[in-house]
Amino acid sequence: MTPTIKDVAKKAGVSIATVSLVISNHSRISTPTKNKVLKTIKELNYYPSRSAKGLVTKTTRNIGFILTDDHFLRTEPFYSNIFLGTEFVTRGSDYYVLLATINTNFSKEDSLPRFLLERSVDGVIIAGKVPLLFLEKLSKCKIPKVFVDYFPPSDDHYVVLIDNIKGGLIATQHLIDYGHKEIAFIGGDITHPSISDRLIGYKQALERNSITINSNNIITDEDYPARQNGYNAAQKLLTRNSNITAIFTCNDAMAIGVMQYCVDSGIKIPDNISLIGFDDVEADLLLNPPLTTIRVPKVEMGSEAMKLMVNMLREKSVASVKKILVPVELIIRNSTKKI
Amino acid sequence: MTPTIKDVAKKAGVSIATVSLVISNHSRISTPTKNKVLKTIKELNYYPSRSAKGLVTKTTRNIGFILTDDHFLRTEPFYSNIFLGTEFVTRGSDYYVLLATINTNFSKEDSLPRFLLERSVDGVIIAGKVPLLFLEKLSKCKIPKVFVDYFPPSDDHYVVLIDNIKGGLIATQHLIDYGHKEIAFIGGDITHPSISDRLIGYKQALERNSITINSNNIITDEDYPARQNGYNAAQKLLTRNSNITAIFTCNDAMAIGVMQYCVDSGIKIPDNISLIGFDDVEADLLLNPPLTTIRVPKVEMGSEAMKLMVNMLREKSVASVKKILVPVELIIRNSTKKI
DNA sequence: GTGAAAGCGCTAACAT
DNA sequence: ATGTTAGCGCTTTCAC
Repeated sequence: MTPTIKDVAKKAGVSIATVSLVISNHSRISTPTKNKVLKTIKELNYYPSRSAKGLVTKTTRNIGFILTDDHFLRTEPFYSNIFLGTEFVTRGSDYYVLLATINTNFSKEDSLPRFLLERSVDGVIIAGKVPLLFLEKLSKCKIPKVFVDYFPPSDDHYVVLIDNIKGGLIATQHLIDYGHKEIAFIGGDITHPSISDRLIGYKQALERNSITINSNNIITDEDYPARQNGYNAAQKLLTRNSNITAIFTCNDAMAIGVMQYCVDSGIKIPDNISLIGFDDVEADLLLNPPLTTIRVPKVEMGSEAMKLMVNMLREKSVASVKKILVPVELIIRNSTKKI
Repeated sequence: MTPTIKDVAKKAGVSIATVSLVISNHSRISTPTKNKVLKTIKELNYYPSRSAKGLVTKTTRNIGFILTDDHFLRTEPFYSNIFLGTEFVTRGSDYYVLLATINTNFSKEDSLPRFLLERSVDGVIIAGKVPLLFLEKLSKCKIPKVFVDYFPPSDDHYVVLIDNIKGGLIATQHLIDYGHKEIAFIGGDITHPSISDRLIGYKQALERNSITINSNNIITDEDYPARQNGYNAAQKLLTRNSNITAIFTCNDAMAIGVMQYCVDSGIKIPDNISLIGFDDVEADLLLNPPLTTIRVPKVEMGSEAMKLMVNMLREKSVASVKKILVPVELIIRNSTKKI
């Protein structure tokens, strides 16, 4: 059988309390006994059991990672990269992360992820937009929480966000710098804070350059920012306003949809239409032409969220910084062109 | 505070043993008491603590998922999809999975993932090729193991594999069917069982069609199947044998590298060279031209591995099936052409 | 500086 | 059919 603290105590000729104190590196243990105990721990190849430790300390060294089904199923590795980011940090900090998905249409009857109910996590990271009903239920859990890429409407929270306004601004400014004036915006779900912020950035850029905002050039009525919606939106935009020379889509998936529409209808990118996306997913480089976009540091977002979490847990006090804005970056490729 | 089994027992007017038996749905509890207990559990919103349960049952309801650093860091979502596959199954079976990476150059001094040492997992799934030194250390752990996409040299194991020989066979046969005779093979690390199996399939296809195997057309000396290696291999192949009309690369990343080389050197795909990959990653559709490839059911592999695991754990007996071969499928796109 | 002992929240004999 | 009780492997007062 795997050795327990008792075996170590017996073999080292000390009490189990002493062994425990040695493990937690307590100061009031003399160096000789400490070394003796450490030696037998090595000999026995002893490691404390997490379950036993957890029972008494009420900690698990696990962090929960929660996102909705449809985000989980997205083919673009956006949330998976955020997840990977959390993993990078855990390796240095002795935590593990448990992934759980919740129903996109979370209802009153749905229960919280099991790890919350069974108390097998010390904190949770919530990635992406989640249903309000879920947030309500979650708020009853007194457990440290960090939100990533989504800002819950109520209260103040620990949160890691993309600098979306700036992203929208520099994307649009880039198009303006290239001489475009009739610039369309394709949004997706405008009730999503990220999307509405990017729209704010878009409008700010136009205003700063004294370009009138034309609501006909703004499409925000597709509720999910997927490829097909980009296709549909492009069709709608380009048929109703033939003066458009540039399009800013709120993510790369929709930009790919726009590209497909353009291929299908003989519109050349970037010769007829300049196109800029948002996210910078791996596929962008393989597109024809490679997509100009706004890079979002996905892995870094996960890392920052996890660092916030670990700090909260370690200090057991309120961390000073509650909101982290990760910076975005303009990546110019070949889908935009000066006119 | 969160209620414990004691609170439930007191409120329901029964012993904690009764509550425990009700929770595990034991038969020897009368329906009336059962209902009474169930009712107070609801009222108190009680959920048993995993740590406490784990301490006595020596189970955690967690499964470890282990892969090497470099597989973890791969941009192609190959192993992440396998990981997602395990998640799909856990949702139905009340398990969580803990992800851990190990050093690609695992040395004698490196220790096993913490979750193994602290016994916070009931089993482990090992994905992809892992170092022998790691396997040696791991073999000392008496814990259920399932391997995915890699076949450890020694012993018999529970393993989920791609049908690589068949994949190599149908890929090559497809090229032969399209009239190609001078078909090159780009491998990567030939010591990897998957790669050597694909080479076996390649050779089988040639033999069946009475095409002489030309070792000059086979490149297996690049040790990692990445994009750049595909580029280098294509350069080497096409400069030393200008008769080659088709290339079979052992994964899509290398195929993309081949494509880049061809673009750089003015070779048209599929007009001058037909190209077939292996894996069917998301990016394939975005390539120009879209890549013909062998589809590997990545998510399904993860699911199958997890199902195997759960079955082993549930039955506590040796599962009958020890080896699962997941099928592959030829996906014809535009990078191959009849001659 | 070290040990004894209580107890964390459960499960599983063993009684009744 | 239900209750009593002894642990599971640790941490943590509190004595000494």
